[in-house]
Amino acid sequence: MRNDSLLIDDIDQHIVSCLIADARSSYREIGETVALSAPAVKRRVDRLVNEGVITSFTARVDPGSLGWHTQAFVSVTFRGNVSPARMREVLTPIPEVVAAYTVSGGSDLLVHIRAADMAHFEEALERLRTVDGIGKTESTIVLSTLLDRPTPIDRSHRDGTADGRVGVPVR
Amino acid sequence: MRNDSLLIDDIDQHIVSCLIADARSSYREIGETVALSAPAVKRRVDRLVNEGVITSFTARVDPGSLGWHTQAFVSVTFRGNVSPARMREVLTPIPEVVAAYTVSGGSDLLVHIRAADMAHFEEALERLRTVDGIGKTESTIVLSTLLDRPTPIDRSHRDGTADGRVGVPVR
DNA sequence: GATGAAACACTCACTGT
DNA sequence: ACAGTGAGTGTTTCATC
Repeated sequence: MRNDSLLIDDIDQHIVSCLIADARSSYREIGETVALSAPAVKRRVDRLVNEGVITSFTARVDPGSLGWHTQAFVSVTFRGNVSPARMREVLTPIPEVVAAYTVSGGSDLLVHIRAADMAHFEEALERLRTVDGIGKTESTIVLSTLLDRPTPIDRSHRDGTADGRVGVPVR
Repeated sequence: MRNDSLLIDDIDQHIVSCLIADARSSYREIGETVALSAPAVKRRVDRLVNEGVITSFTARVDPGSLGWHTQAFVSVTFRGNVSPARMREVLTPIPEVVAAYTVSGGSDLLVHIRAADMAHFEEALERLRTVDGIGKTESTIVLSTLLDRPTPIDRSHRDGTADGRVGVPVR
C-alpha cells in the first residue's frame, strides 16, 4: 500500500458508495444513511471532488437504446516507438474509441471501440489503422455484455486498517 | 438500423448529454440549455429512465484514489458448453470482475478485472480460474489507462433522419 | 459537525395549445 | 400528447455556534 496519502474514513467510503448507487440522491438522504447532517455530507462530497476521489457525476446510458449496437476490443501493436501521450492525442478525436489502455504482453495497446453497426465499426477501425505509428491490429468482436459495473470501493477484506482508514495517494 | 423503435428527439439527446456531463445538474439548469421548463425536463428524464435509455445516475471515482492500482483483461476459453447466463451468475459474486463480455474469435470471454495490486490480482485470477467450465485463461496486464469515456450519443453523422429523430429499439 | 434561515429546486395538479 | 404556470414542500447552502 502506498503511504503518500490523505485519509479517507468509513463515512467517506459510505458516502461514495451512496453516490455511485445514485448520483442524484440528496445530501439529506445520504446524511440519513451515514448519520450526518446534510451540510456535513456536502462538505465531505466537495472535499472528495476536490481531492479527485470522485471524478464526475454522470448518467449511464444503454448504448443499444441510442443505436450503438456493436463493440469490439482491438489489440494494437506499434510500429517503432510511440509515446502514450501521443497515442492519447491521436485517439481522442476518434469518437468511436471509448477506452484505451497501454498493456504488457503480445501487443502495446488495447482499444475499446463502440459503433452503431459492423459497417460503422469497420469504418472506425480503418480510421484507427491509418493512425501514424500503428502497425498490426487484431479485433475481438463483442457478442454480448455480461457484466459492466463500477470499481468496488470496499477493500476492507484486504488492507483496511483497524480504524477503518485506507491510504490514498496524493495526485 | 432497427425499426421496432420508440423515438428520441434532439431535445432528449441534448438532455442526455447534459446528464452525462453532470448528473447532478438541476432540471431548471438543463431546462435553460434546452429551452424547456423544469417540469418538462423532469417529465422527459423520467420517461428516458423508464424506457431504459438512461440506466442509472452514478458517481465516477478514481480507482487509484481508492487504492485499486492494478487492472487486467483476461481472455477466457471455456471447457465445453457454458451458457452466458450461467457465466454471468458465477462472475457476479467476484467483486474484482468489473466487466465481462462474450466475444468471437480465439477465446469465449473477455473479463476486465480490477485489483488493489498484483498480489490481489493473482488471488482474483485464481478464483476466476477455479470457476467451473473455465478452461484456459490468458491475462493482459494494463500499464495505464489512456482514455476512458462514455459512449458518444450523437450518431447524426451516420443515421439521424432529417427531422432529427433516431430509432430506438424497444427492450 | 449541528443548527437555523434564506434562496433555490422539485414535484404536483391544473391549464392551455 | 406535450409544454407552461403556480403553489406547497423539500433541499441546498450559507453564516454561526
